[in-house]
Amino acid sequence: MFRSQLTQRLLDAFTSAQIEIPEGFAPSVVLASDTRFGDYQSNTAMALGKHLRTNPRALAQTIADHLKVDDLCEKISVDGPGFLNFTISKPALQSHLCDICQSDRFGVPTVTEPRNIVIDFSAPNVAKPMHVGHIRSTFIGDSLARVARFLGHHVTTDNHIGDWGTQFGMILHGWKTLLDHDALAKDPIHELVRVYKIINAAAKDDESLREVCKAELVKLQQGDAENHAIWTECVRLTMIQLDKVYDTLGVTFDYALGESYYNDALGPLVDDLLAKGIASVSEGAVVVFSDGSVKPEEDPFLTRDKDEWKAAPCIVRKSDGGFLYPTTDLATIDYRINEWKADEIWYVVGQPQQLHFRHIIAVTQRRGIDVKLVHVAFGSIQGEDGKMFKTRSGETVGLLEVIDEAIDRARTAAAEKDPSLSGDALEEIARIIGCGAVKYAELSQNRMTDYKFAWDRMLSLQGNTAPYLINAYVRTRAIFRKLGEDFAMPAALQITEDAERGLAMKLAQFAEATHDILIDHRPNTLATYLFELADCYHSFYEACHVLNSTGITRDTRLTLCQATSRVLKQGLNLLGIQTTERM
RNA sequence: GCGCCCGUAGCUCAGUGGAUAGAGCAGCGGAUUUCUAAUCCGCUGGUCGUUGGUUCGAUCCCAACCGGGCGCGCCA
Repeated sequence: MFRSQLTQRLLDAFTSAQIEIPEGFAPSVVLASDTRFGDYQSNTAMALGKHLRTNPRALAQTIADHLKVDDLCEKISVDGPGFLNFTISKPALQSHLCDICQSDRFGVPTVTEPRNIVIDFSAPNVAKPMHVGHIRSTFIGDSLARVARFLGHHVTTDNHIGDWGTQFGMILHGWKTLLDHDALAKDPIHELVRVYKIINAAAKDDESLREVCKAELVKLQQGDAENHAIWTECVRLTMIQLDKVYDTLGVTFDYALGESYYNDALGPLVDDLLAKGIASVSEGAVVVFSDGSVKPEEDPFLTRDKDEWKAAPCIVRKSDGGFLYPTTDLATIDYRINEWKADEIWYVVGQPQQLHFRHIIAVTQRRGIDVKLVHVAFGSIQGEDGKMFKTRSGETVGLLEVIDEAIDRARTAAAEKDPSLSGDALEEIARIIGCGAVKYAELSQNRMTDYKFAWDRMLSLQGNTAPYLINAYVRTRAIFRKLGEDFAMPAALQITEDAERGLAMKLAQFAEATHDILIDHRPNTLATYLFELADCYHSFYEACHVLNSTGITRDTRLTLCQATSRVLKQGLNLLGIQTTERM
């Protein structure tokens, strides 16, 4: 990839010019902010000039004099206060274009140090429907897994299902008193949710009902045969429906080890925390307090109240002996390290749980465990009014409803545009475009942005959307259908038109776009790239006729189409979005 | 009260210590006998919440304030 190649040449130039690089200073090359100046630029001279107290412009010139980039650039220049600008040569672009068409890596290098990465995402609850809140975790997690794998990391995906919460007290009681078995057979989750909601609402101001539910929960936890059988059935029924949802979405997991999987590990874990002095007993509960090892304002176990610091402990065992969310998460870390040799664990979980993960990360550190834990947080889902999208009373927008609606709209649109489509072919197109539209609506946003739920925006088939990108792909395929023969890499290429060059340049940046995703765990950077690529392709498509051209021009344009086709398909695939040959 | 996240065009959102802050949608005006019109080109539209500070340079970093969202000992 040009960016890292140029960065390396920059380093070589420093050596050759005998420029001392200060500790912790890394020269960088970035895409040109204004393409009039070139394709890539380096602001290093200005930053370094500050460090070394020298004139940045003169420093830039010195670097430029020592740069050896003839094989990559047709021009380098020093501009303004010390910008170093690079213009990639056409032979270098043409050569990279061949790479994209011929290599199964699309010209994208793998990482130099592959890691064992566990990605924890989606995490729906048993007996509760997946709602829009699960969209981000599921899509972001799936995309990050695809990207990390493509870049050469060893990835294990694990769906940490909520199969052991306190909600089971209510579900068990509801099952025994309110369950409609016919309804359960028809739509299990719907029926389970129905009874859960009724009990939950009733328990709100009914102390004795809460006690009944709690008793059911305790029986379950103590291994009562009847309650355990009901619980097992709830989990089984839920998993069947979840599998259907994931199948439709094209999301897969290597494992789906729910919270219950770690039940036996929780007691010993708490004992260990106590034995090591990390946790202590407080008011009957086992909690982790601050150990004073970091500044109070950075300590997740402290919170300020007026002028004094108050404890914000992490509770790992309740005073009644029950375990909590943090306990399970800690036990899960042990398992992932022991069984999967995890170097890193990424949690794709909403921003509101930030404090929880700060606790988990701090406790893990204090246990002396060497693992990189990353909370890949995302903003909340809000209604059109900007308020939290709550699931309690009123209509919940389920994940399935969103997907079904999207598929319906896509089907209608596709049938209208191409009346010859029907049956399975139409269904397949509708599913790909409908799911793709919903996924892309999520993944094209910065994950930290609070998301305002809006059907129209999500399902719009125009603008910066999956259908637009898929359409660009379809156009590339249409050309090859019309060509009537398989694409064969021509012997020579010659880029001449601006639109050709612009497209080739954008194609070459696929490598950078993919690698950049993992810097901040943000798929939206790839979405932006793909949109720009589709844009370049459409401009090229308008400006440069492919099949009517001849000779080397035609060869070059066909190669551009082939490369675009491959990159769009692969790029969308990394977002979890499929492509279709027609639409 | 304390903490975290956010505040950018009418709406929905990108973006970065650097060169003139960008898209999509909406609005307006053009193109097109198609390699499929889910397309392209152009125009209109901004005090980057406010005020200070650091810097050669701040929308970006720091501080305070305003506004919105979320969280804060036995739910997950």
